[in-house]
Amino acid sequence: MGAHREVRRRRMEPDARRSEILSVARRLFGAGSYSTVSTSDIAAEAGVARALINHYFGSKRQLYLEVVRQMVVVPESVSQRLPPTTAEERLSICLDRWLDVVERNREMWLSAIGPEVFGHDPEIDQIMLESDEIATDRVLEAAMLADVTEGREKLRAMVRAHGSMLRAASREWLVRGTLSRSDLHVMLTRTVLHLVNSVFPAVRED
Amino acid sequence: MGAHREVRRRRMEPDARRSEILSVARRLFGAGSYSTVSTSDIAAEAGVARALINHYFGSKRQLYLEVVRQMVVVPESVSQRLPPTTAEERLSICLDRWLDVVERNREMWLSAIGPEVFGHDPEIDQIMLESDEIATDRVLEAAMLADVTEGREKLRAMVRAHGSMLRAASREWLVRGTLSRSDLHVMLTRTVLHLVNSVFPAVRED
DNA sequence: AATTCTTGTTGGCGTGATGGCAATCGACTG
DNA sequence: CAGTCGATTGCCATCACGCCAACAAGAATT
Repeated sequence: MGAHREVRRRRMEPDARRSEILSVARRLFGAGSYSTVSTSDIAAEAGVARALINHYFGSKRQLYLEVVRQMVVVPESVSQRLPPTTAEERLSICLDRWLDVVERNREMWLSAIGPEVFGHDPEIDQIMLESDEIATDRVLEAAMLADVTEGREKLRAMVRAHGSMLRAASREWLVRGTLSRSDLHVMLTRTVLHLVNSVFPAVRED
Repeated sequence: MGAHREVRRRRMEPDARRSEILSVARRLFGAGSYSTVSTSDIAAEAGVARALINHYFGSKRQLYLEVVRQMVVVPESVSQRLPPTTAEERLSICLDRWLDVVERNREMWLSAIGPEVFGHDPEIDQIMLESDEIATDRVLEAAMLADVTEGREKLRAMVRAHGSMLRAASREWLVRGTLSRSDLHVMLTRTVLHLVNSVFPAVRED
């Protein structure tokens, strides 16, 4: 029956092949979950032999980690060239840019930042940790609090926690539609300001 | 080469056996991740044949979902018998009880609420959704806002988002030690109050 | 153009994990 | 003590994964 396209074996540049496989993996892992997506699926979709995936990525897990790493990255453009005005305004701009990014890459971002599921995985933990640190740096820079020293770790911890709320609120916006984009903007700007201006001083003296 | 304990096959009440397997699964899934823990591991640890797991839970996935469901549930004791004082005080009490629960079940809770990993899984999504709704009900009840009608969905959405911050902050406390328990109490009480008293009114009129 | 060379690519094998099924054996009944 | 119910198990078919040697596409060399 169907047309099997006996496409001849074609040789590609390693980088090209690698990113093609990565692209397919991103899509499939985004749609299904780790265990429901098999390397055979990815190989078939990419039009290559299953073994080639092992050749390029070692194991299924490593491919998975590569995909997660790619998806979790926070664009640096978000906190670049901020005007030297108030922290409030800078944060507002920062947040706007970020919402732009999310809105543009809706599908990809949604599958990257899924619900909080459980499953201890040291390597995933590591990736998320690094990503969180970068995001925290961006926020503190925007808030002009990049060089507080007293209670620095508490401040960073609170900003990281706020990052979780940001992700959850974004899901509310994109998936459920319960909050509008401007709702998010208001809510997140005000909460982060409240956090650094009001809560942080109250907690700092410990 | 040690003592193999050739314990004879022992017949148990279905419920007892079921919960025993569930208990072992909870522990192992808490330590490892879904794919690193095999049903053989669970069966061996539970002193039972691997096939019995299929008999009780159908598939590995269903067992996993059962475990997740159990771990994510918010105890109802948290919002029971609250004194009829201010919203602030009621929320404070509520939060204290919650932190008690988390502190007591530290390990279990930590493995249940892992980092936010990606991977669309409709069934996990469903479980988390239900769990979030319950938690939101508890908070709104404590805040004496259970029967607001205008902008109800926005309010709920914001409280759900705040729940994510709560989980993240709890991780900061338990895992990294960057925040103390009293820090959490201050931070979370103030942020949720700020959210419902200040942000919500600003957003409600849309 | 023909040959060699490099290395991207594949088929196939071994191992281990999963789920289903029918046979077994433990405990209770009369 | 025989009979029955169903909890429990051994076994098998299937499939996913990682590894290895062999194959061949395209460049380099003669």
